[in-house]
Amino acid sequence: MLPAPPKDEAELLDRARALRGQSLESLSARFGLSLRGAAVATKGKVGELLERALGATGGSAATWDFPALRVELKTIPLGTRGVPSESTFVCSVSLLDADRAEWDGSWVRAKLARVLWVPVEARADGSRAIGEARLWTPTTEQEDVLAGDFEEILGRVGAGGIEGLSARVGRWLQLRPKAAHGRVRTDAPGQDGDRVSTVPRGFYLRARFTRAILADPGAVP
Amino acid sequence: MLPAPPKDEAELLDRARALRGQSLESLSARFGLSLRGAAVATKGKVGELLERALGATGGSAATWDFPALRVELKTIPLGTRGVPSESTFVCSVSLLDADRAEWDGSWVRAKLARVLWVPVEARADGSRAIGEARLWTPTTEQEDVLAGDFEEILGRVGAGGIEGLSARVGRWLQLRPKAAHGRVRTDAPGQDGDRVSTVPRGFYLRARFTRAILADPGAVP
DNA sequence: TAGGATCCAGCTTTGGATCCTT
DNA sequence: AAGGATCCAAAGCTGGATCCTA
Repeated sequence: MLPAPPKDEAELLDRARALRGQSLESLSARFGLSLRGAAVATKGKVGELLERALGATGGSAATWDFPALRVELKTIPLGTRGVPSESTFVCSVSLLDADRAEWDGSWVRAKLARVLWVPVEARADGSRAIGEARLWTPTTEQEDVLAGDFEEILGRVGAGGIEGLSARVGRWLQLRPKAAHGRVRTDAPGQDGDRVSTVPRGFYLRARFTRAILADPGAVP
Repeated sequence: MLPAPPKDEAELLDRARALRGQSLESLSARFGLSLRGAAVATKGKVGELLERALGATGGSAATWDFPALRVELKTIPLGTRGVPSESTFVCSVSLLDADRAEWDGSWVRAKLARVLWVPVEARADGSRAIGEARLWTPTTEQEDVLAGDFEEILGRVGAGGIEGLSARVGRWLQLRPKAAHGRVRTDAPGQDGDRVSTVPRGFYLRARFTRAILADPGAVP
């Protein structure tokens, strides 16, 4: 029996906090999603498990996890020392209109405007448990940096083409390949003036950013 | 013929700037200090060469390189990308009175109060040349951080003993082993209440600090 | 393809070890 | 021992590659 969507932020946060301390194994049993098998084969499963446990409805559509609240859910795995060590996927990039994208009105901004961070703590015995969830909105200073990264990245895509853009660009946001097999079309002309295809990309938050804001929500790392 | 000590800071800085662009090989020929042989066997030679070229007098005594000016000389080797990649030795630590040392009046503070940084640039062909020298005094903000590091490090030495102190402590300053063979006595009681000896230690500036202040003398990395 | 992410080889960083001269 | 520092193996970081489901 899966929960209905939360009616407001308070209910969402209450639910998330009620999960604190519970093991992934017990959540997995309650919500019917197996985490057995090699780690490499369960990528993304923990995120889906939390979606079910909290009543998220976004599914695979390009929307928020809680559309009525405009809140995005992000599960953040913590290492044995209690801090994030991996980057966090935000959303795919639309290459077709990179040259006219702006921060205001962007999908990145919309998703990061209100985030429920749910840490997943690694225990010494190898098990994992839900940590303390928190709702976050970027401070003005934080949003300025994110906006700067966004526009620098898409500016380079528009100017020099995506193939020359490295994941090194961007202080907190970066653009990286997304998915192993997919190919998407772009409008960038190839050598013969034709369209070329490229591997899909996504925006990611660097680990040093999530590390900092979990420690201090207003941090400017 | 070695130069006399400079009479003031202006003369010192003029001399250092006059060396800009000169190769270590030509300086070595002029001042009679060979840099031939394995790199491992010439540690410290470049520093001594610059001391001679600029008229430093400190020698092996525990004083400034230019005692009359109270200026410390530090040669900073730059990698092929033009930035420092190694830490910089400041001075040895006196273990006998670690528990009553304070930043004001400390030897670390005295040495870092006025520093002539002389970069040594690595060229693509393997040769090295003198870069742009600069005189530096820490800003108030920078000195606050250095003082904090200093007191945290010596506080731990006084509290827990030096053997448990890691080089990880300190944002810009760190304490590390100094010299391969030496042993010094400390006042810290051993397991049997007796005195113990330990490997000598020194204060070092982390590479990220020298990297930052060479790019911007007022930086707070 | 969108969403949910983690894996891991290779590069970078660095803490501890070491070298020379006076 | 003080001064002058650099070496280098191992840990840390991260950019690019990859995995699963609807």
